[in-house]
Amino acid sequence: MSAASDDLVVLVVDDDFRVARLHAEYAARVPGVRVLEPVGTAAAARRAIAQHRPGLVLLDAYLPDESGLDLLRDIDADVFLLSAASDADTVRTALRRGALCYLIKPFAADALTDRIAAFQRFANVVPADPARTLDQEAIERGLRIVHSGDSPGGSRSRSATEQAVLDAVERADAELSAVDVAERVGVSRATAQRYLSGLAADGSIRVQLNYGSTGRPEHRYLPRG
Amino acid sequence: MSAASDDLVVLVVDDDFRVARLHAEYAARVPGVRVLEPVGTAAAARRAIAQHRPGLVLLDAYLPDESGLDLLRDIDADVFLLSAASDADTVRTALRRGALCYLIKPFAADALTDRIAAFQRFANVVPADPARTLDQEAIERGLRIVHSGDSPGGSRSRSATEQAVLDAVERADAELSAVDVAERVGVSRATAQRYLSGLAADGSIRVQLNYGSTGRPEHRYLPRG
DNA sequence: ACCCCCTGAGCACAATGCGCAAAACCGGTT
DNA sequence: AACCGGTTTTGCGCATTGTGCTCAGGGGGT
Repeated sequence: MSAASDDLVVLVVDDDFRVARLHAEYAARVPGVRVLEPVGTAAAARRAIAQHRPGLVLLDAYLPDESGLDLLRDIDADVFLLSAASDADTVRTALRRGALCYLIKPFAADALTDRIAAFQRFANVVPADPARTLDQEAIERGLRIVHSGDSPGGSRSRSATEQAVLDAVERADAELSAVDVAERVGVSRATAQRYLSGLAADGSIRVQLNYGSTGRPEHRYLPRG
Repeated sequence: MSAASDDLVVLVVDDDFRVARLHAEYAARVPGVRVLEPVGTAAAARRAIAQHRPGLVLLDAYLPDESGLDLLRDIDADVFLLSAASDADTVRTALRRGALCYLIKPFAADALTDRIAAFQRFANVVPADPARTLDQEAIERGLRIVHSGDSPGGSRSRSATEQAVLDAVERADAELSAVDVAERVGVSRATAQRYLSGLAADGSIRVQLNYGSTGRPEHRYLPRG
């Protein structure tokens, strides 16, 4: 794994060049990994993949010229899907189209480095080599390896209620008051407000004050945008 | 799980009609599975998939009119790849194109039935539902379930108590709290909860949070959808 | 005897709803 | 402009309920 010709060649595809650089830098920390210059569009990804034939593509779900999930179907490369999207349908689609791994942005470096290292071990057990014959146990051991690893290193996991409050705000087609959110989630106003103020404080949602009726200004909540 | 509308619809695609029937019969043994009439060509598979929208396709790698691996890329369905081919390159290609499982023919019935049951549990944890939000842990747990639900060649057997807890949830005509389950099974609340949380984690049952009274939200358990 | 697995009891603490006081607003009056 | 009253909303403390964990004990297998 020390000879350059044996390195795992990794390509990062993300239209946000700072994010792309960050992920490229994470990947470069893994021993035996060589990272190509990141690209920001599906078209550039196709060209880079055809030219360099990377062993692994770190693919963003949303690209300016094409859905990353559609590109995923076409490129016939080993892919990790990296996305801020965390709805189950997107995850299912990505997996169905061949993503070996799905990482919710933002994530800590070790979430990605652990996964890449696991992929390297997987590729050792299940190499892309027609001369190698596997039995069922080896295949399943390989799959367990690629999905093994340490606990997810991403951001702090939200509680179910906090996530439900955030979802209610993100899914609304208009700004919501605390009372609105409480009704939608099914919790008390006080609980909704508790979470809303926390989410606003950490920048996950936005607040606007609504004036014009007697009484305190009403806080209205919107997605971060 | 008795309502036909909640069944997992499975399509077998294999040109050897005896093998296809055998695999269809295996699949039909899994509770909650409805098996379509098998088809023997890629063209027929495309038609059947467009018409019936199966939840799972059991796909042979070699079809008379097209490579099963090429069809795999096109059909955008959840697929198990079943093949006599055991070279590592074919395995890698299948996984890269989205096969959730690779079974080397011939295989025993329980190799397939266990995998299908694991898929059902996976689909409970990662449903194809845009309204559901997942965290990284849930995604990875889902992947572990589908790839390594049980050890090869046989089910991990449930203890009597675990089975009794699962039965209590499945038989109830309404969602149950841990206290309810404890009473029905005749174990302590802590024991019931221990098993309930394990069953929920492995996708065998669903949890909903019940709000409205002071104190922590109450976990309510339902059968898998 | 030793080990492993399972169970229940007890406890710490997480998370919720309720009730209330205070903050903040608007409109009217002086 | 300043003040007041009425109203609405926010934010906090507290009591309560539920979850998850630890530990001791029991039973079964080797």
